[in-house]
Amino acid sequence: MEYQFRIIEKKWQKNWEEEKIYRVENDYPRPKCYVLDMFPYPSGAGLHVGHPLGYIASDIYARYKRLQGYNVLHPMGFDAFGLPAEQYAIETGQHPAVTTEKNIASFKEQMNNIGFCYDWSREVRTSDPDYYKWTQWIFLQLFQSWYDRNTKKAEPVSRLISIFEKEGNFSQSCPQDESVQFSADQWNAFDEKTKQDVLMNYRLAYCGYGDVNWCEALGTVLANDEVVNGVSERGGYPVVKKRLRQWYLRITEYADRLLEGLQQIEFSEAMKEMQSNWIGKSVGAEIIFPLKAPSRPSPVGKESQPARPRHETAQPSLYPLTKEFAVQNRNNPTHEEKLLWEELRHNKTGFHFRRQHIINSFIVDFACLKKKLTVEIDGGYHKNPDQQFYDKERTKFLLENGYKELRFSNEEVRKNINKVIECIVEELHKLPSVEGKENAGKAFPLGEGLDGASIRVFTTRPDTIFGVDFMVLAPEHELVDQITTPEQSKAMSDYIAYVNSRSERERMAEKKITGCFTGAYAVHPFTGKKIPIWVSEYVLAGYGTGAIMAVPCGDERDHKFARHFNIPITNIIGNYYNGEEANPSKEAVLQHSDFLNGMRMQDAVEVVIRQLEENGIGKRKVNYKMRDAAFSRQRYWGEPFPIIWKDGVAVPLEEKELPLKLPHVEAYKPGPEGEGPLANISGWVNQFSSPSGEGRMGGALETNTMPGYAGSSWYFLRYMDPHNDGEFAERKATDYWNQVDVYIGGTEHAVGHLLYSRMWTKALCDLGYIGFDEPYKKLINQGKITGDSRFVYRVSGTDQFVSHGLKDKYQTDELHVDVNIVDGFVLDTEAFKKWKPDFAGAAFILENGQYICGSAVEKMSKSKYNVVNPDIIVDKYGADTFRMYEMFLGPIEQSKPWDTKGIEGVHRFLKKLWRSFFEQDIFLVNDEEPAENELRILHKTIKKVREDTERFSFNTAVSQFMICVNELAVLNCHKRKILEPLLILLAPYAPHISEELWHQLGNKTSVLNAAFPAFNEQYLKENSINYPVAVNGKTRTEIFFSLDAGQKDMENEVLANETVQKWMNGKSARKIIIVKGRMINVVV
RNA sequence: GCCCAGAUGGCGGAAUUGGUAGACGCGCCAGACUCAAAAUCUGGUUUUCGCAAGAAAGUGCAGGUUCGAUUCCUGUUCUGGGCACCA
Repeated sequence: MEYQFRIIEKKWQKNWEEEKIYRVENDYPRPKCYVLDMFPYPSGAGLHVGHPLGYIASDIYARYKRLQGYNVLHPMGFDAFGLPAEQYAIETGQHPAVTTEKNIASFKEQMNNIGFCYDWSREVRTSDPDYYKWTQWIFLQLFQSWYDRNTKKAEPVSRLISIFEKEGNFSQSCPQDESVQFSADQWNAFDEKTKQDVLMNYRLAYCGYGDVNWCEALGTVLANDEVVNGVSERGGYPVVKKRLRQWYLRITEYADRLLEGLQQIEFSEAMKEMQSNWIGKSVGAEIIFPLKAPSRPSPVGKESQPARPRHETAQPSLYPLTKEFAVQNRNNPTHEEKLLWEELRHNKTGFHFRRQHIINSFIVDFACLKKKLTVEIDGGYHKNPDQQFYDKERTKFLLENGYKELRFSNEEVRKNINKVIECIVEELHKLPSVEGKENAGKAFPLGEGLDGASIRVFTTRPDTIFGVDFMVLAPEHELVDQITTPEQSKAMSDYIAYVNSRSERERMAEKKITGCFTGAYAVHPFTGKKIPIWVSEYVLAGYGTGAIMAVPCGDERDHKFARHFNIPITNIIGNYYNGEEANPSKEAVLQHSDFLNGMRMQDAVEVVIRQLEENGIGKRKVNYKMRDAAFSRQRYWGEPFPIIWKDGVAVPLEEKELPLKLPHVEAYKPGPEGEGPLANISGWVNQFSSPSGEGRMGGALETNTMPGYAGSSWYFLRYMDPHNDGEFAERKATDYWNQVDVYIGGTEHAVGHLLYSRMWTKALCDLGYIGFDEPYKKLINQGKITGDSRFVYRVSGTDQFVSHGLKDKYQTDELHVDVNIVDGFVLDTEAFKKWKPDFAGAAFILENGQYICGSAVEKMSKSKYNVVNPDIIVDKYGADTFRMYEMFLGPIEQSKPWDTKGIEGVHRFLKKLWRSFFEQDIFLVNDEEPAENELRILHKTIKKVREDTERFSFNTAVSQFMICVNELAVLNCHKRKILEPLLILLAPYAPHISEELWHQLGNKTSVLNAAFPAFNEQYLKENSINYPVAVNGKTRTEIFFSLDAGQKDMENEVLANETVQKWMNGKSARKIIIVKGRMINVVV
């Protein structure tokens, strides 16, 4: 009987399906094992031979664990939302739902062809409403939660509200902006909108503003992928940054836990390192550099300087929030405030006063801006400790920024208001007026000419503070507009325009030094030195504070910048700086560094931080490179947000209203302001706006959709209980299946999916929905299989193609040719002529009668004509051969090129295995007792295959199978007691042939349910070892020694050996190294 | 630019903890079977020198540590992945 793999494989695939052999039950008493592949995106191109690499590996592992007696969950599903389907829809008009469905069907067919043991009854698709109902539900949990920094976990927002009601936010600093502070009374006085705005700053899923790549010509937002060199990939149209309302996940709150969690999970060191680098925790200091007022006032309202309200003293980012507080305070003055205001208003004192005025993020009771005087009335609630803290912070800020603060008690105001006024007027006369503006009272701290503004920088090297030679702001920094002098404004606007045309990636990768001087200066906080302020693209707005203090002698980029723009460099590290390049050493002893002189840099860090804090000009600070995750896309094909916007407040849908289904659309054009296509479907957007939609009347649905990683962040949980319509997964099921034991996928997900998924798991755990806070216990990274492309060389301007070896004699164009019509390197010239109509008339210049192609290893892709379809391989050699060959190619985590030719070897191995059972039609297997050497071969194989499978070294396991079958063939062994266990070993790798032969042996149950054979050490015992003997490290001979030979005896025998003596060349041995069981080395 | 990984025969790779470099397979060469081919089987195959026995060199490159380095350290080159809207 021949090895008829086609018949065998089809037969068993059908049988397994009918027997539902892959059906997995939530079988609580049995030990479990959860083996998962990273979610595939069902692309239209179908699977190529590179895709199944990881799937085969996980399949083998899952089957292996099953043989070991585990209840193995090994599911598969599809990450079915995504950009490509929508892009395809835009191009062809086919609805993404239709193409996605089609793609999934062909993926599944291809997968089934390879014989994976998926339980398809557990399949999930992110685009299925039954699935995304729970994605939306989890989103709402994140929306309804905040991160308590004290308990270090997510908590429901309802608890936050009760904290605010009792004690304000002093124990729960605002993650969005730490300067936002309010007392319980203030909170309770807020109107609903204000409260919601405040809460938004705490929510784990929140709405903010962010830049997108906006392409006016295409009228759409582009992915980074679609932007090349600042223009759109399609059409080459200009792309600019556009600020849009966006959802975010507050993953930064989890930064520390994401770092700590890395210690408990088995990811490769490289992977952990990538994640911690991405999180980028650094400890240093935040330092305030005050701005120096320019010598001349700048004109107002010039085109280059968008006019800002001149009276603005508030920090703009906080203004909307603080304004609400201020207005409420104004509307509800205390009795004493009222009294005093009557005396101060309408310039009664001769000075202009404002009440409940905002300065930075603080509200003062009364302020005379021209004199920088503020007046506080100490109200009753100021006894509240939180309010006292707020007052203290305010006083500190005002003092640092040149204000004079007067404080009066309520009693003083009530008893003798005239004395209070006298006191104020007296102080006003003493204070200098703020000069320079036509109305100084209206021209205050923001913008040039305005003292009091400052630049905050974060630095990990506060010890280099005296080496600061300039400051650099990110082009997006809010101060850039305001501080740029009129002389520089043209240059600056040109520079900003240039930067706007560039992607963040380009900016980071740029070697060329670019920048623009603002014309403004900062003041060194210790020396008072004037420091020029520059703007450059190498400083990114999102990192730290978007501003840096540049220390050229210690930082290479700063150094290059200083050199390029001829900025004088201060050397604070003596000989450590050679004048040619920066030295980032921490070892140097500081010079020209004031109070740090003579100190080692690493010791100086602490000293500086303490000094900064003492002087109130800086503080110790932990900074993270990681930013909050942008969680919305202006696209159609994704999960809709279960959010209604009503009067600027985000109102969540109720659980019973989920899923909020994606409407059917015919067109995919973006909304008028760049919103997602959903914005155009007013019927959908306003579906909750009907008169019956009480309370939310007039509200409109969010029109963004969720990004690709929404559905993939939690899918591993859904597999545990995929049909549950009452919850995302039953707690009993998630407790049982628990963490994914082995997760297999590519490193390209290192910092995206894997981090988001870890965060979601932590949040769900914090909120009590699941019992573990790391999703993946062990991660295996699979490499890629690259394509091996072939080229032909067309003589330019002709129909002649010249063979690779002769191409240098001609002027040629290199063209990709389909690898399927090339045998090795030899082109099938007839097939080539038929391949494309263009080549029908091709003529060939051959070498040695053949056309030899050129080659290159590149990514496997349709456009390179180097794609090899697994279906063709499976058809030609069978699924078992294909599976084993993919594994045999090399280590799972390495990338390697595909070479179809090599598959013959694996195929021959399976045929050889078959021949151990059959010769022609004769069944050879007998029931003889195996000999010792046969048992040794078997047990060596059991040991090796078990160990290799467990450490995911599948290539060496396949080798061992080959060695085993080769050795058994030499011994002409056809014994059931050897072959039967061997089939069980092989079943995870080549399930079909194993099952067939297993049944040929007379078994009635499936080999998939057999028990993995036990390994018996006894068969491998050796009593002597052939030691390699080296002289001076070079192996010269081999000598047998029994395992229990004594050291002395061995030495004597080695020295007596003829070959050893020859190489010792008459010299005496200085040392004899004997490593038991390994080797012997004689040193002369 | 920054972060991570990799580099071993003609090719894919092995050497699991610092201990005989090249297992296993492809390809190639020779042979057997055959009218022939396919399939199968046997032997050989890192390079250089040598009829051979054997010798020398050799794991991207340059150094270092060690009795001994593919393995550890320093530097360097090239290739691949990631860099926040491809998934």
